[in-house]
Amino acid sequence: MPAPLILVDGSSYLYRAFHALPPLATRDGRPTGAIKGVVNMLQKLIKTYSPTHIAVVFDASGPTFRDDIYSEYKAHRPPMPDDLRGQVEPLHALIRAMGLPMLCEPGVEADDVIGTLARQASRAGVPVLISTGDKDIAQLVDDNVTLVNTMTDTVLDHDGVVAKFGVPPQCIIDYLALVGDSVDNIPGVPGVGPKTAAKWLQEFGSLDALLAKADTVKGKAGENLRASLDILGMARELATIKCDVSLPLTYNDLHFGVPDHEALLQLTESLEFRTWHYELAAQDNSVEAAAPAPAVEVHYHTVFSEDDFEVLLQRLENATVFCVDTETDSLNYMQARIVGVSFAFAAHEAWYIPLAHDYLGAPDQLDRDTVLARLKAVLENPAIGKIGQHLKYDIHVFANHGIHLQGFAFDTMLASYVLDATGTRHNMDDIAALYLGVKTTTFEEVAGKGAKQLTFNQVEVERAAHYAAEDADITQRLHDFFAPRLASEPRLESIFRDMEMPLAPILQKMERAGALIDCGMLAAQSRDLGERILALERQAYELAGQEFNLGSPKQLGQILYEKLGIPAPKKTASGQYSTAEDVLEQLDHPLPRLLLEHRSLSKLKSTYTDKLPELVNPATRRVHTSYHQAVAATGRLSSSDPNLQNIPIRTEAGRRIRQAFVAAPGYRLVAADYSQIELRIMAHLSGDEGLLNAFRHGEDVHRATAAEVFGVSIDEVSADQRRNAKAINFGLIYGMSAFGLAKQLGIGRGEAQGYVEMYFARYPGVKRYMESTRQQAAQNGYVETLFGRRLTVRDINSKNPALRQAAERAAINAPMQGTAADIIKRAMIGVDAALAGQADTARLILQVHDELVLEVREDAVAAISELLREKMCVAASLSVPLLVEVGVGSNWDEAH
DNA sequence: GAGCCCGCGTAC
DNA sequence: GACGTACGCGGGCTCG
Repeated sequence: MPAPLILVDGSSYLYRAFHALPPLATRDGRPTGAIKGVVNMLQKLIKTYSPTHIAVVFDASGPTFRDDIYSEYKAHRPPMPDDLRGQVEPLHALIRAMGLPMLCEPGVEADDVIGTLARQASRAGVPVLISTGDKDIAQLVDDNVTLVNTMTDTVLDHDGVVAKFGVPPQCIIDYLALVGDSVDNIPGVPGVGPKTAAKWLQEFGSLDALLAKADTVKGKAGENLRASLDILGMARELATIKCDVSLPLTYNDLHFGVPDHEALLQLTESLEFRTWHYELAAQDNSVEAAAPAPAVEVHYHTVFSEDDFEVLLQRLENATVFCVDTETDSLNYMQARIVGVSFAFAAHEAWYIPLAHDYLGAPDQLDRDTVLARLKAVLENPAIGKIGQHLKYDIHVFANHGIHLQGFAFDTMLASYVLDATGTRHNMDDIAALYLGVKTTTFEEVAGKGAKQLTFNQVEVERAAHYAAEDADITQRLHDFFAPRLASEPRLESIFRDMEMPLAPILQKMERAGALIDCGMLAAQSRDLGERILALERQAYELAGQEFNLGSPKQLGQILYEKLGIPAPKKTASGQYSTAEDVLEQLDHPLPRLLLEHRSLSKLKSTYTDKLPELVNPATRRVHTSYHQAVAATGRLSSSDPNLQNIPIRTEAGRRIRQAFVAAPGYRLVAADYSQIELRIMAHLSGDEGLLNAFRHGEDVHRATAAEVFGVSIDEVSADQRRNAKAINFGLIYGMSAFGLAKQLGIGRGEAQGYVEMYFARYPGVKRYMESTRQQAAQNGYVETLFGRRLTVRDINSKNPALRQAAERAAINAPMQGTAADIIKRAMIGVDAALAGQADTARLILQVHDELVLEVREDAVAAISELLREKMCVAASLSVPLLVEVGVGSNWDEAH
């Protein structure tokens, strides 16, 4: 059962707390008792239900639509006491600071807002818990909606309502109309109280049925009923909660937000809620944080002397864990040299050892090699834990100085990513601002930007020291913030501890190993491509009757659709003529053909054959990509500088680029990829029998799908049918619509719709799975991978259909893509462990989402291929086998 | 000239 | 609007 949406009637509790609780005030006499009461109640609710979605609703001041219906509505209610009025604003501020969405809609009452939100959520299948002390709300109770009175700890579901009122929820409006409400000044039928109202409704079923037979009702009560006919309609209208209020927020906006730590500290101090204040202060180990941020006292030390260094070293040696950060002269991890090192042991204190600031007039510093030699033992001691932000980079940097960092304890970047991959970027400045409310000194602020940007060795030691020490300090504080949050989420903790943390040093080794490139081969290809491109340009100018830039979509659009007068099939999102591949393919003219050829060749030349050699490290003759572990929304890795995860493979010209990825002499490349891993995951997650069987029997899954969808036997499936089925299978993984499928296959929308329907009829488990995924995303705001990685899905309940549908597609894709990412990460950890100490025999070189590439000494190829297959196969045990295809070659193309 | 967005295209 | 996740190119615009 998903966590329910919690709707709180703040006004109801505010009044009750005000009247029920002893008055409480600050030393200077501001009353705070009602605030305290409401907040205690909210905290209790949150603790009990751990909601992901919640809203606190208040009555707005001023008249409501009920005053229009009945001028005497609530006429006898006294104005809000001044002692209560003064508590409203601080309470609102506190609720906002707690991260709770709040609503206060003029013209309606809190009940109406609650009713509207409850119906919205209930319709979406989300359970709703309404926390109120107001009995009128009982009319909203249904299978999905329950009431709770948090003050008295009583829960009212359907049966509870019957037990309490003697009538079911759907009769509550009639019940209220009959009984009336003296507080709201609603009349009701004189002499009719709860007992009579319930008895009548039990007997007749509804107020309408009762009135139809009003004549038969005996006694004084019957007389009064007949005399009240005219007011009953109005009373019923007044008692009816309006469930279609137009609201600025919908269910999707009601995420339990991130508390504003600073604001909470300030408010709790001002309201003199001492216990809570100290708890907050202790949470980030910073009682001082209660003061405005700049006043936080920090102690940053710069280490210039041997003596100071010895003291620090001693402390490092005696520590079980510490924070470390390096400052360097380059972002290129293969070239970066250390400029200084910083350390921290606890929040708010840190040390910086400047080692290589070399601008004119720089102060004397300790000798870099001497200091690093003294630090080597402690840095390489696996028993002493290292905390860092993006430690993979620091591992590289230390490696450049012959130090092999060990004791990889906690990477704050990875913690941030695992806890919420998409809520923020995971660089230190951003996560410190978001989670600590701390504005850090940026690199730009100390080094400048643009052409004038200094490298860190040119930055004045004093500025550098503060910046660098702060990095270690903030990393420490981020650790203190993230560690307990991970500890309270065991599945996320496991993703962090058992998957992301162990993977980082493996990626570091892969990056450092690099991929050997045959630059001569690429240069020859560049020349060849250049000639072909030039020839195509000449032909294009001839056809167009003028010279123009073939690479400019803008100029291209003008030539095609204006000068040549070809009718434009469509425009892009920004109103330009589209010259995208699928558009050009439709055009009936010789020029577009040339353009497509030109584009494909230019792409290869500019992105690959020209660029790859520029990124080859001359010392190693290899490209050393960067794998990014905290970027993709689904848990995949990404790669840049160069991106080695989109090297061409489909076309012949593209494959030639892969031929330039070669093995060292005496070595071979071994490439192993998972066959159909995402479809297998879909089979596993959906439990669809048809799909499971296709994989269990080792069938060609696209062929099997074609047989089902087109109603032929496996042997009769034509090439075309298989191609279509393949498009359907891939489309499903991406949450594709019939429209998209039609476009992909170049068929009519109706025909595509037919395929989709037939698919779902044949594979009903898949359909169920997709629906339940969509629903899960809508309810929780996230979906999960098989291993418990949490993938948040934004906009899933957006009112904007385009946004919402895009979010639904992402939600459907995420568990499959994410589970595949988890599986290959587990495989990499298994492979790495199996290859421990054999770096000269075999090393991981590349990961391309479902493929691992290793460079393997020739004599070990057979053994390593088997080891690789085995480790990849056992990385997950699904209800279908994982199939791994292994290839060997002297280059990457051959290894496929 | 730097920085950014757009359109497009490559991979899985 | 219509197929998910990435990175990166060249063109072309804005800004200083």
